[in-house]
Amino acid sequence: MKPSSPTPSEPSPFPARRHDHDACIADGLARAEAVCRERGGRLTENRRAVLGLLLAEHRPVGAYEIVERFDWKRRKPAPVQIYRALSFLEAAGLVHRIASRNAYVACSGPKEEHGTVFLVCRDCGTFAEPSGAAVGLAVRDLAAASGFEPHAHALEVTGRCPECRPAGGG
Amino acid sequence: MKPSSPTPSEPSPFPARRHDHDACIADGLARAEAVCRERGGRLTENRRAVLGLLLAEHRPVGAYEIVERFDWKRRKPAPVQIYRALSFLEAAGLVHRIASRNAYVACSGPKEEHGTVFLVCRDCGTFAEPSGAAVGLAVRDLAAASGFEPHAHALEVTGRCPECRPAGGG
DNA sequence: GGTATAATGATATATCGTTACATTTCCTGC
DNA sequence: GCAGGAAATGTAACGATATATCATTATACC
Repeated sequence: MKPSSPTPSEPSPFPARRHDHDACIADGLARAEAVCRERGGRLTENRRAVLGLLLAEHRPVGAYEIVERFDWKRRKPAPVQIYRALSFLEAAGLVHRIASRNAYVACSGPKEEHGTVFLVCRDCGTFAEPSGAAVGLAVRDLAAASGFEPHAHALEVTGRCPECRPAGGG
Repeated sequence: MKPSSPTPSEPSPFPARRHDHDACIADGLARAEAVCRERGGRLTENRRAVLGLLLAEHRPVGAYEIVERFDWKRRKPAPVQIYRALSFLEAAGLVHRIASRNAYVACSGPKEEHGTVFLVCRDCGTFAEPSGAAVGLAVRDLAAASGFEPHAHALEVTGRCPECRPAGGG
């Protein structure tokens, strides 16, 4: 039932342990600029800094942890500042809220590829957002069978990422 | 794509608008007794009362709402009492936490039938826990394709239940 | 009854998120 | 450059959710 090898043939949605991190941050910020131009909002320094911090993590980060780590004009911002930035970014589809952890994560791909399935490693906290079309369809079928009209869903899976799984399994 | 009729051929996982509510509460409590005998915990009055309150609702209820509605020895309990009861009941598989709402709901079926898919009506708040085998399999496949080893997942879908959907759709 | 464990009572505190309102920044038109 | 309005931020206080700690009481077992 379960794969015997931790290295599947398909590419992993998890970030490689070593990768061009600066590039992936720059890419995320560039995408944010584009989204803002399209939607009309402004990617201010504040929002940019919050997004940058999340892009640098590849894992869900709590709002108050962002507050602590924030170096904005040499001082700590009030929580409300962070929540405002997060609200804007979430509305723009640039970050997701992980409800089961009260934390936030930078969206790892363009909006069209959103799978609305979140994998979070229980050991290292690393986050991935695989393309979950099959899951989405199964949810829709299940809802339809119940006469339920779905509007939004959030699927958050906890487990161990490929890097943290012991090689022999288990 | 979407069913044109709000009355599907399959039975709905949602509770009927009129049903033998006393029986469904009694049934839930009896099941709790059995689970406790099996697991070794005690279904004390406190826990019994919290579970009874949740069983009476068929919808997610916040911990502090439980505190407010609690009539335990003619006085309001401290929040920690409620959280302790909820922790015990959740560990026993008798209630679920709905993370996206910070709320708790009585499990609507025996453990074997858990679908780990939660449907919550945005209008009336009614809750259902359909058997989501297909969803579970899709999640497992998706995780396996990523080399991810899933331990737990919670899928919370918001939308409109059959009772609240307008007959003509929309 | 005596003892160990489970559960509760009570107080305080940690964590997460929002309200309210004043001020500043940015865009627009002149 | 400057007025006016909208968007965003600054600041303080508060509300909502959840847990820590320690003393006390109930229960099971001998």
